[in-house]
Amino acid sequence: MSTVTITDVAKRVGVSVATISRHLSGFTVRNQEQIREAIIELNYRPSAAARNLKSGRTGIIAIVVPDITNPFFASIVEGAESTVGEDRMILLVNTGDSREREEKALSQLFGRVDGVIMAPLTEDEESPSFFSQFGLPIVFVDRVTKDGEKFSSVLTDNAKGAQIATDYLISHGHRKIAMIGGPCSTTPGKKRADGYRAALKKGEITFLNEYFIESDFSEAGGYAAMCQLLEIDAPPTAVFVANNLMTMGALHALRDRGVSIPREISIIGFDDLECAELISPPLTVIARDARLQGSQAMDLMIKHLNNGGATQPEHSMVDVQLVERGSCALPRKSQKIRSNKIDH
Amino acid sequence: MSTVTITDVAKRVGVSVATISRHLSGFTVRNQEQIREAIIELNYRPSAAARNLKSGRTGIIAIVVPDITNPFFASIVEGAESTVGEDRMILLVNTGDSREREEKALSQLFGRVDGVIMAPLTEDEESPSFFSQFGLPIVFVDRVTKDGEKFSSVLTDNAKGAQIATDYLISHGHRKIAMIGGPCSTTPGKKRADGYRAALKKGEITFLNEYFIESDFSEAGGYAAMCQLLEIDAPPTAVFVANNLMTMGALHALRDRGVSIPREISIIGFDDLECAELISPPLTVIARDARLQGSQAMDLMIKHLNNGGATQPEHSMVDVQLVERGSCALPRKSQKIRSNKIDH
DNA sequence: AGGTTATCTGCAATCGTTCTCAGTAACGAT
DNA sequence: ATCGTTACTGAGAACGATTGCAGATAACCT
Repeated sequence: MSTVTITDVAKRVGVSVATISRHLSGFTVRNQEQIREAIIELNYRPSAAARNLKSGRTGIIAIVVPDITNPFFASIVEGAESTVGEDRMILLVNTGDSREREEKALSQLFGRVDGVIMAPLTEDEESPSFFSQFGLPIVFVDRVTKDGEKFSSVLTDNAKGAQIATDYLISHGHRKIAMIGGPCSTTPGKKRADGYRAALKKGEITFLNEYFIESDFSEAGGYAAMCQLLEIDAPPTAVFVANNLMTMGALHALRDRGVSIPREISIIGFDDLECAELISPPLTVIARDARLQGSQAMDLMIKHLNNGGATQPEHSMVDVQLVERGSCALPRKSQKIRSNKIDH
Repeated sequence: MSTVTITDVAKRVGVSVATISRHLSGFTVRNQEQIREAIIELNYRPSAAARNLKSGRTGIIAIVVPDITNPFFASIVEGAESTVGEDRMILLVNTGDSREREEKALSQLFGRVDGVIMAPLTEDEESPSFFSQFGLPIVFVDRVTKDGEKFSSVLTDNAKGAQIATDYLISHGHRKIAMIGGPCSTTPGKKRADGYRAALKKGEITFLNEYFIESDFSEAGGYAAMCQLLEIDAPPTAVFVANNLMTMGALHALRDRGVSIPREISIIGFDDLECAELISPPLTVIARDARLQGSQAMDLMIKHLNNGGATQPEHSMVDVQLVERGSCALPRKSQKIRSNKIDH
């Protein structure tokens, strides 16, 4: 309860509050030493609230993510945290994949934070009006909203990643290549589907509706999608799964059904997993540096903030990379084709 | 820049600011409808800073964890997030296993948050003085400091979990049971070591120094520890690894050395892994509900806050559970013993 | 010595709320 | 008609810091 204010310190030293304030902001004042001592003795801490009110700045940057238990977003947060610096802190909002929560949280953010780093749930809608309306700085990370180009962003080259993944399967001789995708209302969902389609086209493989399942980036969704693919009459020989959680789900499904990887089906995932090397077979994936994305987003935000918000939107793109392990092989069917060159 | 204040609203409607303020806090006032309209038209949002200054409350609860990329802590955060309610938010601090960062962050927290939920880095020291000094409410989760009983806490029955794990190995016939532990300066590190020792004693197995490695809860640490164990003249036939990250490291080490699980060595981990079922063999672990721990911690905090801080410290204990999968088997040596009953 | 800087000082206004206090109007009871 | 009660009102003082302003002091130059 001992709420020591700047006035108490001033009284103790015998100077005005202004002097204490100036000392605190780095000016040289007369009784430096005594002030320092008094602050320590009284255990004085400046009131953040009062400072905020006066300065209009809070020293807090919000990070809004759909799901903090997703290692990818956890790494983004960690990267941002590592770059935030000493005089600012991070406010975390976990929207739990709920538009409603996202909206509500966002509206609470105004006045509490200096800026928002955000992976929006959907790009279908315009950016929440308060961003433009109140001039609350925002940096999009991993995903953007429809009018996203108006704000800074740090994205992955999703289309390229998906294309590399699909090309990789094609180069192994696969023709029946399915994709378990994310919601096409999100940036990564859409772009990865685009990349998959582009690769198919380049490989002169026709896109089949039943080989493309739009799921929801969740483990349960990946499980269900894989089950669905296995029930098709002519099941795919290879599957590109568009994120880590769905990949886990798909692997669980295959395991439960006793389908052998990569003998019966090849799998390539998007986003590396901590345990990708440990599972059997080790999982081949498209990887990218999530930590870097978070860090870059924070850099952009800080730059913007330190510039007094006068900067132009900047768009940064993080590269993707194929990590070959053991979950892709030649298709079973095409092996058959080689052994008896009769059937189609 | 349109910084609309309560005064603007008051002017617009033609009443005093007090009336607007009262309307905002739920009282019935005269021109309800006009006020509502004015607020929407002007797009007025109350200034959080001013409210904080006046009320002394911020509506923000801090969560301080060592490493957000550790799925266990991510789940704790998620659990807390899910319970925080609509009128409060979470401020995340990731200390990155650095005492210095922890200390610095903590000192910045005062005045910015109403309370702190925290997994401290070490229990060697007293709780940071400002907790008691300023009366900033705190709830410890997973770990406590030396004087932790003075504050509410949500812990796991670490000793019991470790004992179950070790018992389990003993019941499989293992006698050469090693442990890769966490820092004994932390609650979980110490308690799990205690449980291991207790189980050994009960099984009448003498504790060997070379079978107990005090590591650091990191993947790299687990890797190194496992390597060290493998180089012992009489290497253990089973290892209890005291957390998820170290387990990953240990598994990587075994994989790199080509040691087969569970044929050559049995492994049991503490804390479940999302991919525990997918790795080969599926990993047997001691599991607990991290989300629940976070949720309970938040409950305790909110209860405390809503009570005006008048509550007694409460201590809650979350149960552990053995999840049998496939990483433990009979020891190799003892199989040999059975086949030729000669040696030792 | 007198004038000019340079440096530091305290006063007081300010940020946007909340909250106490005194006051007013309406209404029913006496 | 007076009183008490209820239900609301506005003025103005906080909350704890920052900052423009004018004044004070010391240092320096001619």
